[in-house]
Amino acid sequence: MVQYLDERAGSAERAFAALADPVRLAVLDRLGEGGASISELAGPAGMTLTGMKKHIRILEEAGLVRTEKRGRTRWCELATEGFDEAAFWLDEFRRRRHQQLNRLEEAIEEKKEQKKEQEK
Amino acid sequence: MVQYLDERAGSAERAFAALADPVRLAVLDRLGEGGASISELAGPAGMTLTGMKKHIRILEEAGLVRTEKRGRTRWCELATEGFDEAAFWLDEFRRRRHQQLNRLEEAIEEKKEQKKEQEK
DNA sequence: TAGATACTGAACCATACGGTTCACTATAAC
DNA sequence: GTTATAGTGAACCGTATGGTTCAGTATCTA
Repeated sequence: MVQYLDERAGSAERAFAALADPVRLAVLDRLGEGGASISELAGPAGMTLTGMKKHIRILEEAGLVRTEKRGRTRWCELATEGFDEAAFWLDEFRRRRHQQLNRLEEAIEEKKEQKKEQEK
Repeated sequence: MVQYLDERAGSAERAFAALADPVRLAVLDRLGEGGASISELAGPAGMTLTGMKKHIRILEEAGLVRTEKRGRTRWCELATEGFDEAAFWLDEFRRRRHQQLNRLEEAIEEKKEQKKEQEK
């Protein structure tokens, strides 16, 4: 029934993990302005290239960033899949929940009706 | 300019961190069916009460779960704030990005126009 | 071709995280 | 009032994570 949610949970979970870090959020923010190299991202973050590279790999595996090698520099830009996965999971969860609350409410209404019937 | 995004980033980040764990996702899924005690959550997860309690605290601090003590048991149910924060951050990010892409496209169109003018 | 630049990978280190056990408190149940 | 149950907190442990340095490799640039 909620199989499609479970299937997506894995990749959404990876996106959530990638989003759960201030450095990576800052990188995404910066990439919102346009693509950048590892050096350009590492500098402002006050971090070594190696350190930033690790973050980029995590973002890339989560589908939040796409990269490609251009000569000796690696070009990074925003991807969409990861964001879509995470947003989809959240929306589905909230949608399911509202449905469930509505069913609950209906059930309560029904019970009230039954009580009224019995009291007649 | 994107101050409101930064302000929310902290709490959204906390929600993302809380969502980045399979046990906690399972707990949220279970709570979607209705409230539960710590014991009821710990059992199926094959975990000690203490372990589950820690997860619940993390979910609670992220605004994904609300709890209250009833006698000697602690009742847990879904909250909404955390989900809202996370969804809001994601939506805002995607919205900003689309805007930025549109501006980029316009700029390119404009450049093409200028080139045509010059070639006349 | 020599030297500088941009990354990359391996190894290492400190701390955070997910889990446990154990000892304790508070509430139910008999 | 005694005993069982539900949760809590402190302390501990192994592993994952975020960072570094160092020693390469590949690609510019002069």
